[in-house]
Amino acid sequence: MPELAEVEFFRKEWNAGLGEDVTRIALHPRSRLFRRCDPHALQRHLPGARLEGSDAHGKKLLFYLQRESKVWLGLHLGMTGKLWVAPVGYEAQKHDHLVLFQRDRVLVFSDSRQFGGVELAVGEDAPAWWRELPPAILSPEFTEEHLTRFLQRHRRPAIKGVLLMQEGFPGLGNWMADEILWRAGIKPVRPAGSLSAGEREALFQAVRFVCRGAMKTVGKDFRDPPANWLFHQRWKKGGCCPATGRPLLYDRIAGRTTCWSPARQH
DNA sequence: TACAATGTTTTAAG
DNA sequence: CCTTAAAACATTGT
Repeated sequence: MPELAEVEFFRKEWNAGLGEDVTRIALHPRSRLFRRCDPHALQRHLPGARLEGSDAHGKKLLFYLQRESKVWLGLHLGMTGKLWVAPVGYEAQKHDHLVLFQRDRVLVFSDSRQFGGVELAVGEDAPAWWRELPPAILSPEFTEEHLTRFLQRHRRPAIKGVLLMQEGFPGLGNWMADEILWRAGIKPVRPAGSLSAGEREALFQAVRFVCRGAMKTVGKDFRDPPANWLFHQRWKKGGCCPATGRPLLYDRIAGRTTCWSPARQH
């Protein structure tokens, strides 16, 4: 599920617990989610810590807490992860891999496929995994020149696959990449290095347009994007291009199902 | 049954 | 050291 805007939505779900202490936690210690951290360290540092704030960067989430020192909790939602709030009395179910209990609510991280992940750091300074991040798509550092350099560096693979690379386009996922290429009128199999200057300009605009639009809808209250987006056609069999009315095609590109409109994308 | 699912990481090869 | 493609990961739903 989670791409840029879904991640932002889930981040805000846990805002309900801001300013309050974590009284205890529950976790499945042998879960794959903890392959990058020590579950015992979570047990040691989270209980008694106050949830102070959160941030998102692409698909990465950071929750910061305070106890004797700062506690940095990094989450990635993988393919099926979600954050939600349960009422007092809730106990961890099978797919609830990390559960933070507070006096008035329970903060739950569920992930059935376990492709997500948890990281932990304790100390004054932000850990490397949060400090060393590429320019966010909706930040001023994300320029057309930056995009051009990234496409040049990965000029051989299909543009669809390059849009999925998080070092270049943090937060983009399968549906957003298809939406962007559809909007820019670019065929997803084209090698990234084959785009003309005009196509790169269109791509740059489409990347930002789709990210902003997704943030205003999905990211705000999980509402669907506008009705004329490819989003509404891509998952149903026999879907049609919202712009041309012509049939859509489905291909496997860069290991992912890709939906595109041959009448519009060249 | 077999395959696909809004994602990374690892492996192996060039 | 860098880039690229494919397999692996764990579970559910069609």
